Amino acid sequence: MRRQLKSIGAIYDWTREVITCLPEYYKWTQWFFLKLYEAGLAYRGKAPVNWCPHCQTVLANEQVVGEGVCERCETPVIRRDLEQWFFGITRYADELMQHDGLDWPERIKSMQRNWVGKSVGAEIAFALDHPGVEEKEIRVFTTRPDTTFGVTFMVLAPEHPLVARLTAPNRKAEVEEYIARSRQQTEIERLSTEREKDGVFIGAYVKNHLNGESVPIWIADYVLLSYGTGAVMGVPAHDERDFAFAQKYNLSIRVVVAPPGWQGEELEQAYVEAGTMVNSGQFDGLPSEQGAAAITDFLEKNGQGKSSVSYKLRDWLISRQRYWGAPIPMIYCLDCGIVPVPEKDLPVLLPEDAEFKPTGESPLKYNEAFVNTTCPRCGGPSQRETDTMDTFMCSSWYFFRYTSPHCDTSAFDSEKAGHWLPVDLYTGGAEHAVMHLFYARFFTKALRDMGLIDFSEPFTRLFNQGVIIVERQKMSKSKGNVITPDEYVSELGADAVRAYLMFIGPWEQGGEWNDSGISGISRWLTRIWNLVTSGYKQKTPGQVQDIEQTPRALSRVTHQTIRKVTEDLEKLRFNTMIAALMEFSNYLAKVRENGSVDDSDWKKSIDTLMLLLAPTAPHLAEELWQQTGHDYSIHNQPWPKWDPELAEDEEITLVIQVNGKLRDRIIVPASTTEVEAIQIAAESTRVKPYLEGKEALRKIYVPGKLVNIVVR
RNA sequence: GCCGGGGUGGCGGAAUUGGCAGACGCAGCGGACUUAAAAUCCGCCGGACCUAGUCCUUGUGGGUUCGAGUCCCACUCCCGGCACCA
Repeated sequence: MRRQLKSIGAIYDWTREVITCLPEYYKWTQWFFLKLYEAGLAYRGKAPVNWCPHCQTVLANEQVVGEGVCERCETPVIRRDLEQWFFGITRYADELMQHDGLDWPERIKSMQRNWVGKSVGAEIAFALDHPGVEEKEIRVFTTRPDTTFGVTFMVLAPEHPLVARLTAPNRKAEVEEYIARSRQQTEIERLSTEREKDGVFIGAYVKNHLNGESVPIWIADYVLLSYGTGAVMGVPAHDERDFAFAQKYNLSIRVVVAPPGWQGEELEQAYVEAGTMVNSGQFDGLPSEQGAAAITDFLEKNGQGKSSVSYKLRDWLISRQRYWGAPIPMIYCLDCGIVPVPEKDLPVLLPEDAEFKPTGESPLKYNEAFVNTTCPRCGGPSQRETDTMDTFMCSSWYFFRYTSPHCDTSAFDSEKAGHWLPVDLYTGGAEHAVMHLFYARFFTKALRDMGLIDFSEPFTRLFNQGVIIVERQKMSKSKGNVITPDEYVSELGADAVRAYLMFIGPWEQGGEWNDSGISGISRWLTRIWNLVTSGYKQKTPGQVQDIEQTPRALSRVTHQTIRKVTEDLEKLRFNTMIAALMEFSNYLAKVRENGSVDDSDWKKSIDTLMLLLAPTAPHLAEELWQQTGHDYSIHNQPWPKWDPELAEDEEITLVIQVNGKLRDRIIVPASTTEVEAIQIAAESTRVKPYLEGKEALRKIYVPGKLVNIVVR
């Protein structure tokens, strides 16, 4: 990896390299864990978690991709109830949806907003009166409180804690069987929208406060315990899932929001749009948007509900049953409970003699020297946490470490971090949208709230580079490169490879690797070599053929090229930047053939060409720089500046249209006025035939561009 | 289904605010050099026709405008993400 980066001429400050798996780095990763713990942002909790049977470890939600498979090995994940360490990323849900002041691609912002998944609605209580059950209500979350009069059933998640206690004796067998069945299913099966919704009536009821109706309670696995309250109100008339469920089990479907023109007929499908409220008591006649607020207010006054917000985002599960990753610096003491490792005892080192067994538990668990320790609080015998941290934890703060990579008294030097950060321009793949990029934002906000930094966002500008496709496979670090740049570097040189990758298409789009494409770039670099090294000879004025190559024209083209290349470079539009350099070198070749300028003008333009070429073809540019008698190094020279006056066109091509159709092009001085331009247009021999016998209604003039004569 | 991004020659792709569609390169064709080939250099290169020119052409259909690849409406196809989130 390092060798490849160097071979292609990438410039990094290797003195700042950090290696996240070394103790000098992960000591501070562990330190951050302790800080997050102190701040109440790291906690241990039991939850249904994602388990990868192949990697034998738990995964964060963000690391379950596609159809519910492991991000690393693509094995379908299953659910397990385990006690694990979590970070309270949900506390920053609202802030993570905001990207104010960030220059980020729309699609990444949208993926992050989507991942947070904010829904505004209400929590509504349904009265519960069940012998032997303490709870007097079940709360549901809904985005449509306006449809509360349309509730004809309630559905609990199968794992809902009340299910066992509420189930009627005669329903027990069926309910238990259903729960067992849904537990066995993989995430894919359970989440498939294709699947028919099924469920079981548990033989208990709640009461709808609004209309006093008794509502049967069902369980169904399309209701998720982890979202909202784990219970939903069934409104079949106005929700597609509830509609399907009601049809299957013959539950009644009551319209409470009338579609336009509704005459009381039965619905063929759920009506999910807004409408006028009906069958809703005192709320009848209200538009449903207003009805939602009115019902929420009404319930709130009676203590039977409140407005509420739900998120799809879950807390970040960071425990891993893996050897790699920093050990979680926590100790379990029989007397004191969970005790953090004191800062002075960091790092908690990974043992070097761990054994790897496919047990589904951390390899550290079987390493007695690691596990057994003494409690920092009471000194009694105790055991270490044996899980390690998600490696995304290491990458969530490495850019802070870059600002002071060898600091051994703190994770980073706050003053230096304040000076260098936030990162001006961050490039990376879009696949990090809801993983690394998301976690790094969370981490930055948490550090801010701890008072360690005074900014909120790690990366001001984000740019996603595209993927290079070779023989229908992507070139990628984690997937194993199908072809490596190495062979091309040794055959055609690093500069040709770099320039080709830039030229292949827009940087964010990637592109398909094509061998004849790179040979074209290689030919161009050869032409540049010849152009610069093969000398220049001015011809006597009489021999000069072409007026396009005057000294004035040369300086204009040179300065226009500086402008174009500089602007494209800032916008990371390398493909058009190289096109501009090609046009420039093509033009210089013509000047050279004509010999129409003097040596010093020629030399100035050639110097500019080399300087503009330096970021693209650093090796070639350096060599040519030396060959033309300059001092080492071209890469330490100031970037050329363009002079707006010299870049100014003296002549423009005036486009002449009649009724919007192109009829002529005339080269005129840039100083041509509107009156002159219109006159020139009208007198053009190509234009005249189109004006004859016609009445000119309008004459449109666009300065420096065109004249359009509208005739009838 | 929802969100985001796209559809331009044989191919990759250019085209500030609405103002010359196809920059630049690849492939192809013709020519020069050569005994020949490679390399290099020069020219042509969206389509049609009655080829000095005219007409058509930016996924499809409509609209706005003097003028639309660009703006608006509807549709369609492709890519990426999310997806029983109540």
